[in-house]
Amino acid sequence: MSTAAANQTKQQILDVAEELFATHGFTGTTLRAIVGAAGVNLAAVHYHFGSKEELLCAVVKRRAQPVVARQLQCLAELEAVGKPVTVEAILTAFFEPCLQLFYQKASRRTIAAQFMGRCRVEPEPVQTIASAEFSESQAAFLDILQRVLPDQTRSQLLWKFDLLVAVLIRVQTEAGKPGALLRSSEPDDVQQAINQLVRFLTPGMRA
Amino acid sequence: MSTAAANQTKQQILDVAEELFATHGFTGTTLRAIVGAAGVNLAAVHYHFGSKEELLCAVVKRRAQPVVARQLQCLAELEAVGKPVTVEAILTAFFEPCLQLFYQKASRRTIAAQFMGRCRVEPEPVQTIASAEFSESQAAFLDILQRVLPDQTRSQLLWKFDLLVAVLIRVQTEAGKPGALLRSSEPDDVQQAINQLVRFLTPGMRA
DNA sequence: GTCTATAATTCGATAGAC
DNA sequence: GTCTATCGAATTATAGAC
Repeated sequence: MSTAAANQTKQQILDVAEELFATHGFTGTTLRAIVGAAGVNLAAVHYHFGSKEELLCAVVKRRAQPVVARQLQCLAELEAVGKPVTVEAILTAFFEPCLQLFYQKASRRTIAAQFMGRCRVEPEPVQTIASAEFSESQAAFLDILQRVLPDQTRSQLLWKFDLLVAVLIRVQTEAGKPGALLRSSEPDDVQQAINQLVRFLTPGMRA
Repeated sequence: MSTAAANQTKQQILDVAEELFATHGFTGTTLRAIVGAAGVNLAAVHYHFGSKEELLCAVVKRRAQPVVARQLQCLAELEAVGKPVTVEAILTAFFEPCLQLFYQKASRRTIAAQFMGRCRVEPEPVQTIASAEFSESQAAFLDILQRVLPDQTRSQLLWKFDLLVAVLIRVQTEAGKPGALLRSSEPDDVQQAINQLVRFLTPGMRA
């Protein structure tokens, strides 16, 4: 069937795969570990997704696409209001969708953050699959940064934006761990972490 | 024998393992790929190192120990001169040994940087093995930061230092790639990259 | 110390019954 | 769609000759 039970199997696989990929990486996670924890059959993975790599693609897209959509929406709203755009507002538009993860159940937000961070530090082929999902967002942020900071060269903005990505990745992968900046996924805690990140990074972006 | 030929075999294994671990990660690298590229026998790895994980330990220690030693030496020199210690000087003492990698042949510096960055974003058991090597350095930098920035709380300095680590990791793993901050391993280029990092991060550390 | 050969598992993927 | 059974290849590690 293409309904209830099948969708539940698919969802179970996606959820468990996300958690194990986040914890052990792509090559460190076996399909047998996934189906064992998900309580489904090994053959179900190949039936629903085709291969281990295509399963990874599905997990990546499920998380990345809503995040990128919200980033672009935030940028659009920023330009719509007419007031001059600040560096703080750009940085907030960059971090907030990645750390708030609105569409997730609260219990999965930390795992989702850890997975998205891990995606971007994994060796090939994960790196390329994830980068493709974020290329549109990256181009949009570089564009608006160039407009707000016209005195800086393109290559300067390139490596500065890359350091924003570096910080984001670290906050995501360390999320939930003791001593981390992002200890819980409660909206208030997330908002406070974002404020601290923006205050930490804004002066350097302007310098 | 315990001399020339054996040491060359050991060295070859360490060099190739470092490069493949850096590129494909720990679980993504097979001993067969290492011995194939190194031109040595599979059994030689187990003879010289005991296991795949112990080989990893050897590669990590070989790179980390001189770096940490030089970081601690830089900090000691900083305190010895008597003049008040600046945030800029602390950050330079943190980045410079990690990016300069003096003791390496120029041709290996980029690979060494990529490996050290990868160590700190890999899943277990790599993460723990690498963290242990840097714990002494981390404690020393947190101490001096606390003394120079006495108005900031311990937990504030903890996550701020963690963001320095985040930036370092990114610069290391992206080293040599087009558009990266650290494109070559020439001492002058490295020094310029360090200066830019310090200027980018110092205001946020003080804020 | 270096080698061949192989043990003992484990992996991703598939065929075919139901 | 879900299952069992299995293929073929790859993995780390070791035993033992030289």
